[in-house]
Amino acid sequence: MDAIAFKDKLKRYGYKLTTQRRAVLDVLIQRPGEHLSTEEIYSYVKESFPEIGLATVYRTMQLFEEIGIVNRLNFDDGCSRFELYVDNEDHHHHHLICEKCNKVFEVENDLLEEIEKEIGEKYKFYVKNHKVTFYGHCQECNEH
Amino acid sequence: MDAIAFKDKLKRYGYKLTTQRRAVLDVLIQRPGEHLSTEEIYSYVKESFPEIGLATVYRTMQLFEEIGIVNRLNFDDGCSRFELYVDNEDHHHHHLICEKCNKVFEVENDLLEEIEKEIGEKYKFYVKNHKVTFYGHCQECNEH
DNA sequence: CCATAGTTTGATATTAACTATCAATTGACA
DNA sequence: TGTCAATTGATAGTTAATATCAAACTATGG
Ligand SMILES: [Zn+2]
Ligand SMILES: [Zn+2]
Ligand SMILES: [Zn+2]
Ligand SMILES: [Zn+2]
Repeated sequence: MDAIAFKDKLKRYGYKLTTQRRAVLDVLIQRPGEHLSTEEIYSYVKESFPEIGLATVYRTMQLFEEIGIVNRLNFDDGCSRFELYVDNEDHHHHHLICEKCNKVFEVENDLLEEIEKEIGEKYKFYVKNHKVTFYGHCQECNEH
Repeated sequence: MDAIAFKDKLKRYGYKLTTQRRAVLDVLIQRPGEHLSTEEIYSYVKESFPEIGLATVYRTMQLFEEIGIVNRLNFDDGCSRFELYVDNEDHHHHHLICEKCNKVFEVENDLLEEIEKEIGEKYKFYVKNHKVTFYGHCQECNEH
């Protein structure tokens, strides 16, 4: 996401482009696949923008979620984590959590269209999004 | 789950049967499909067992999760919710959350075997469980 | 049934993620 | 550049959940 697209998206929702919001987005762009918590994002942003306040990062993540820039993830570790929402993915990817080493893996394949179609027909529920997490054991933990 | 099966399960994991644990289980059995929070369970248990402490209910839910009596659910409303784990379900059911009225619906059909098989082959990740939530609009909210 | 030892409980203090408040600052637009 | 509403940073407040610890209870074996 470049500066112009970012400003446009904010404007479309009635929000302003600020240095702080840009700095938070930059951290997310520079660290793909890390599933960062708000506190982690805060500490990374501080490297390039030491004046930023923690409350601003919390507010920014809420705003980014609202306007569809990030997905809020819940890995049951007591805090929200975030990843950039990628437009050209049909749906965002799934997560595999290893119950032994707690590593998080990503699954690109979606395959839920079938199920969502059935839910629409059977329950008359229009599915807009989904969150899918698989729990189990990763290759490394199975071998050792 | 009857008293004997309950006591056996606790014993198998090295835990004791207490009046408090039995009282918490009874609330869950008497209120299927309600996705209760810990505080809600606490207030229901107090009706039949006023001396119980909130900390005990938190500890009991943790223990019930550990020994597979309940599923811990996360509906992004700031607290964990719980439902009885039903043994003879192949996997527990899925949840549909309406983003307009916030009602939670249940989907019995699973259909994830295919995906889990693929994950096992492609990522060498052995799937033991999954959590699936669909977000969208329910029938009532679509019509009005 | 009773004594014992280890577990569990209830009350309460503490933690930690997150939100609310508010004066000062900043960004968008004319 | 001036105006004004939006945003920020510092900090206080909130709340779900955990830690602590003395008292009470449960399982077990005699
Ligand atoms: Zn692992
Ligand atoms: Zn991810
Ligand atoms: Zn609805
Ligand atoms: Zn359910």
